[in-house]
Order: sequence, then C-alpha cells, then structure tokens
Amino acid sequence: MTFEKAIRLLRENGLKRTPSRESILRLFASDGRYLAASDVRDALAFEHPGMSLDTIYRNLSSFAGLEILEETELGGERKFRMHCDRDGHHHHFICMECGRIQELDLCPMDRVAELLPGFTIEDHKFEVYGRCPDCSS
Amino acid sequence: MTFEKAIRLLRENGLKRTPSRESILRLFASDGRYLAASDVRDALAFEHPGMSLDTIYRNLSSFAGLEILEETELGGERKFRMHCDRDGHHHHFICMECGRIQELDLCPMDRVAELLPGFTIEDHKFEVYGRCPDCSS
DNA sequence: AGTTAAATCGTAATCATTCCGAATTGAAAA
DNA sequence: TTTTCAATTCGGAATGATTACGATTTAACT
Repeated sequence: MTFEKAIRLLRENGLKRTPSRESILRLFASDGRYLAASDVRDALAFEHPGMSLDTIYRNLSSFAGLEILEETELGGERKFRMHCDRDGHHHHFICMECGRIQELDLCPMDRVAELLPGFTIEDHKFEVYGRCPDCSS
Repeated sequence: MTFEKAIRLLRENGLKRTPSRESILRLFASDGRYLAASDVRDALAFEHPGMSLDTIYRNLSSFAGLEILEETELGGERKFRMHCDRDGHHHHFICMECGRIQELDLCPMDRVAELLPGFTIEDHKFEVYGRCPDCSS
C-alpha cells in the first residue's frame, strides 16, 4: 500500500483529503512497523503539533476499515501499520526489540476447518514474536 | 488444572492460602471460559462482596505466573482461564457468542522456524474465533 | 499466643481510548 | 470565485481498564 493508493481509496469512499490524514498516511508509508496512537502523535509533533488524539484514533479506525492499515493488539495497545501490498493471505513475525516485521508465507487455517466440524469460523490471529537477526546479538 | 492442584502450587511457591484466592480459583475451576477481572468481581459479588480489584488483578497475575491460569487479550481486555490439564502444546477456538473453548490439536510453529533463519523466536499467538455449533443457529 | 512478612482493602492515580460541543474546513454547487 | 454544508478537527472532559499506595488485617511460622 502506497501513499497515493491510500489517498485514492479515501476519495473513492467519500472521505476528505485533510492535512491530518496526509500526515498520518505519509508516516505509515515511511515506517513499516506497528505504531500506536501515541507513536503517531509523537512522530508528528513537529510537523503537526497539537493534532488531537481524537483525530488520530478516528482516522486510524477509518483507515483500518478501508484496509489501508492493518491492526493488532500488542502489550495492551491497539497498533497499526500499512497494509501489505503483496496479495495472498499471510502472517507476521514481529521483532520485540526494533519492531521489524517479517512476512510469513504460512497460514494454519486450511487445516483448522476440518478439526472444527459444525463450528463457524469468523476470524483468527497468528503472530510470532521474538528478535530479528540484527537484534539477536 | 484442578482446584486442589492449584492450591498445592500456591503452597509450593510460598504463597498463602487466603479466602480471596480460594474463591477465585474455585470460580475458574467451575468455568472453562476466559474471564476478565470485572467478571471475577461480579461472579464473586455474593460470595465475597467488596473484594478489591487490586486483589483480583494481583492474584490473576500471580496465578498466570505459576501457570495455574492462561492469559489472553480479547476485545481490549486481559482475560484468564484455568490452564489446560492435558499435556502437549496446543491452541484454542473461542466462541464469541458463549465463550466456549475448543482445543485445537495443531500448532503452526514447527514449520515457522525454518522460515525464519537467524531469527530468535520467543513467543507466538494463535487463536481461532467464531461460533460453536450451539451458537451457529 | 506472639511475630512477621504477605495479603487485602479502599481509594486515588494512571493510561489508553472515546465522547462531545464548538469551531473550522474541504469540496461540491451556484 | 463565492456560497454552502456536511465532514473534520480541536480541546477538554468522560470512560473503562489497570496499577499504585498507605493503612490494616491475616496466614503461617516459632
């Protein structure tokens, strides 16, 4: 997902192009890690001081709804990152030291359905945590 | 994990046997679902009115540390349930309607290590969400 | 029974998130 | 370009979950 594609998605869905949204999207386009609302506020403190947390949370939720951002819960915080470009469902390794993301071409769900006859599967979460090679010193 | 085994683990680790802890452990022994701190307070409102939330949170954390309880994060809340008895690492299906848990004899981690050479894997999370047969009407 | 460290209570503080009314603004229409 | 209006933002207050803390109580040991 690029900044331009995100802007296009905004327009296609009738959302206005505002300076706040541009700043937030540019930030996520330049940082592949998962960011919390407070991270966004801090990162934009110079470029856009005083951006309301309401504005940040509202836009993060909107962007996640449009699948511009992906969302997860880490350490009791909602975190967001730019949605992956490549198609095909997959999952992520997350470095707990530097936040680096490594895509995992693997999803266990294909084998799960047959283990749960009669169940309705609506969602799943699979994440691997640890240290990337650079942080494994 | 049974109530008796949990009490034994408390003693073996130098933790006192108190009425609060007994009430909390008995609750988890009788309810296989994931419960939040507020659920514990409500469930024990009659048997133990006025139990401090500090007491509940502190004990839930202690029990999780002793692996008496397992912990997860659902809907922005820390939730706990009695640790599974059966040995062998596994994961869970969680019914979003009634909270029923179904064990999944499946873990994707065996195939993950080879996809992440040089990475240090420290933890992972795999959960499946949906509706159990009774709630799939 | 006496001692002591652990546990509990009640309340206040903290942190993330959401809500709300007033003011501003992007973008479509005139 | 100006007008218009709903969408957006702001700032601060409200909420909800969790943690911190001093004072008091208590389980388990001698």
